[in-house]
Amino acid sequence: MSSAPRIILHVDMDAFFAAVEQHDRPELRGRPVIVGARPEQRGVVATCSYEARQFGIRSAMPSSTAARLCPNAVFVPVRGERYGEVSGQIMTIFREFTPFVQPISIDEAFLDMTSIPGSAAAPTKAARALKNRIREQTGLTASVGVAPNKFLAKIASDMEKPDGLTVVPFAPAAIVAFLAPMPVKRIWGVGGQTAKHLARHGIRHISQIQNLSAETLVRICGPTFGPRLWQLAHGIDDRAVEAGTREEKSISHEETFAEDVAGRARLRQELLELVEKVGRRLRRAERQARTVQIKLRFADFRTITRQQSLARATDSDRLLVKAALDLFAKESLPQAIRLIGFGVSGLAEPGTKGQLRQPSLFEQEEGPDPKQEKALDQAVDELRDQYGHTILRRGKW
DNA sequence: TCTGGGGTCCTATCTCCA
DNA sequence: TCTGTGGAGATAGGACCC
Repeated sequence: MSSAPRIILHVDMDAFFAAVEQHDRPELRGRPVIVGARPEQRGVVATCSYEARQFGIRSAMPSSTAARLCPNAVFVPVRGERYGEVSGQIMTIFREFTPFVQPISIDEAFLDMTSIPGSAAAPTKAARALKNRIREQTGLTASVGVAPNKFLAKIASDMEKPDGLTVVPFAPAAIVAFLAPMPVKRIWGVGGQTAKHLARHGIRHISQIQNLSAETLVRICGPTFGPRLWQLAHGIDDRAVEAGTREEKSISHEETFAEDVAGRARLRQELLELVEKVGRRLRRAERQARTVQIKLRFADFRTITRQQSLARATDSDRLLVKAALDLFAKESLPQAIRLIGFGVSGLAEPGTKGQLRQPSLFEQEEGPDPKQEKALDQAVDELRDQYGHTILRRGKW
């Protein structure tokens, strides 16, 4: 028995952050716009307009290099909240077309149109209607890929950017031919390191993977990724579009200093501020965390992480700070620090069972009444919501 | 020369425990 | 009591994504 092919759309907004900036500030339209750190800061390009790309500027490029390539570029800071707002509008539009929407990131999503009347007969028409709706309601352009699965749809959306619409052939033989000439890096999950690893085996194009057995790929890429790679190279991807919003699995903040920092006192203070930011996000999300992690990047770029599981999940700043400082105190600092970070994972809703570990004798809880503590954290959050993070600095933990 | 920030997932290793 | 084994969980690091 053969079932009808699925109709999957991958929608990817074009130069999203930069496009939002150009939409909100008409004076930026037609100009090279770089969203990210200013060139005099230690930072990189988050994204840039297509006008800037003509100068060779790309995401993740150091801002200083970008400024050198295009001295007339306009640098604007990342406005995450604004992009989140527009992202919400776009996701709403997607759900007007199908209930089966899987957001992948702030500016892209998979849509399963298989069961939507008319889509199977005319998927291009549906995709065009979607693009038009996005443009009418947000003033932004999107590139869309149409294919029988997620992997192919994602490849397709990237093929004719910006404002593209690419339909992948649906016949299996045509799919294999469609993928064959592409470099291996087009496969989702193959980044720089894996591409280098494959190149050491003489594999540079997808056609070469197609000619290998799954067993050979297991030998080259391991038992998990090997078979997956074989399937993707043949255009096989059975993953369903998982509708719904994505649940956060971790929350973190990190900061790269303008100049490397050597003093422990200053680093502790920076760490405290990061912990408070994370704690505030935890409470806002009504979640508690079981695992805390600190991250240190030394002047030579060597990076370490240290983590610790707590006796029970918490959203209390006091307990998060204590755990973070404990981890930090155990580390020797042989050189100055370039970046410091703090994060939590093992997130659960307050009161959820299964998030407990048997506390050892040395982990017995002590400290203020939890209710009072919670009230204090909430009061601090409210003040900061109203007046900004710097309105308060806690004196002692 | 310079390499962000916020995430997810995978692998290897170690420890604990039955 | 000692030893081996395998699973689960914790931990650290790395690759990858946007």
